[in-house]
Amino acid sequence: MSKKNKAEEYEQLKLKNQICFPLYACSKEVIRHYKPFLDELNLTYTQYITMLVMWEEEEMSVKELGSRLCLDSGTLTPLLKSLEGKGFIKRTRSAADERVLLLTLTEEGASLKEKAATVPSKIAACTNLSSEEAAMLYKLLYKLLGQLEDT
Amino acid sequence: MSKKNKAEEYEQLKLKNQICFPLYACSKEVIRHYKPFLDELNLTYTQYITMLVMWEEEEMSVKELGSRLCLDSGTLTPLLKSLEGKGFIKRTRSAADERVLLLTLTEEGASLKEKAATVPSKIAACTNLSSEEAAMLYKLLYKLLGQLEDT
DNA sequence: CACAATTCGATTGTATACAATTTAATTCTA
DNA sequence: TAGAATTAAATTGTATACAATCGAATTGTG
Repeated sequence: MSKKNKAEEYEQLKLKNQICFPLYACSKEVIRHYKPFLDELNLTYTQYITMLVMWEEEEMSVKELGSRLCLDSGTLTPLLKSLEGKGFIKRTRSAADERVLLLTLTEEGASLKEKAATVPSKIAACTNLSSEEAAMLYKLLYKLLGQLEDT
Repeated sequence: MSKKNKAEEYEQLKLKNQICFPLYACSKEVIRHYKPFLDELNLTYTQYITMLVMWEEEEMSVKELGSRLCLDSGTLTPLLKSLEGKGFIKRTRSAADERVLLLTLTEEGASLKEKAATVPSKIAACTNLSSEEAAMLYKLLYKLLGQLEDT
């Protein structure tokens, strides 16, 4: 490889020139901003996104949940046991297929939705993107995500 | 609050309507795509971004590194010991200030840069964003990141 | 039907992340 | 300058992530 191409390769290798880093750092920083609001709900971030899905569905298997959240049973099993311990969800084996673990909300878990409903606007207030920029970011992330998930 | 506003709040509470989720999922999916290439370098993702910074700087303190990567000593201390164990970096206390731990590359660590230089183009080949879209995504992420870090 | 293959969730092991605390070194200030 | 305040990294404890494997249940196939 030529000296010029090698220099270009090294330029691309800089932290600031790789798209992975702002994604990684932004994700962590956004999650950090959720923390004070989620503390009030007695939820961690991963527990929060789990509850977001539970609030949308009557009943869910661990597999379906994992597919929605891009998480496997190694992460979900202890997390779901913790949410059960907090009294927010129930875990029951499916009668039709004993391999499947079905997740449902408890009354307490369902009622937590009302408190959680104020979180998105509090987060939106922390960000400096216009609604157009946020929409563009959202669109680009989902485009990238759709392709990454397939491969 | 009116019924209409409550319904709007619940709509915003859906997983797909919160910007945090595609950020979180994209970050994880991108890192997953790095893995086969990083395995060849005997680096994890966090070790890789640490080496990216090391390849840019002669010498660095843990504090400076943490500031670049948005990571604290709780994460970095074991990670840096691991990189030292692999023979990629040296850890030495500063003579001028014994509190400071200075990081430098070993010869092996420095030479790893050449192998690593091929990674960015391999990753770029996995994504479906045009260069304009990638540039826009990059710009939006850094705008958001800049503001989140300040607060 | 028998049994191989697949599926689902749990478990194990390794590596982050990060809050909170600790320890040692340095700097500030009365 | 002695003690207080601050700083840097290490340590501790909790909670993810995820690869690899396991065990039980179900499905597919000859």
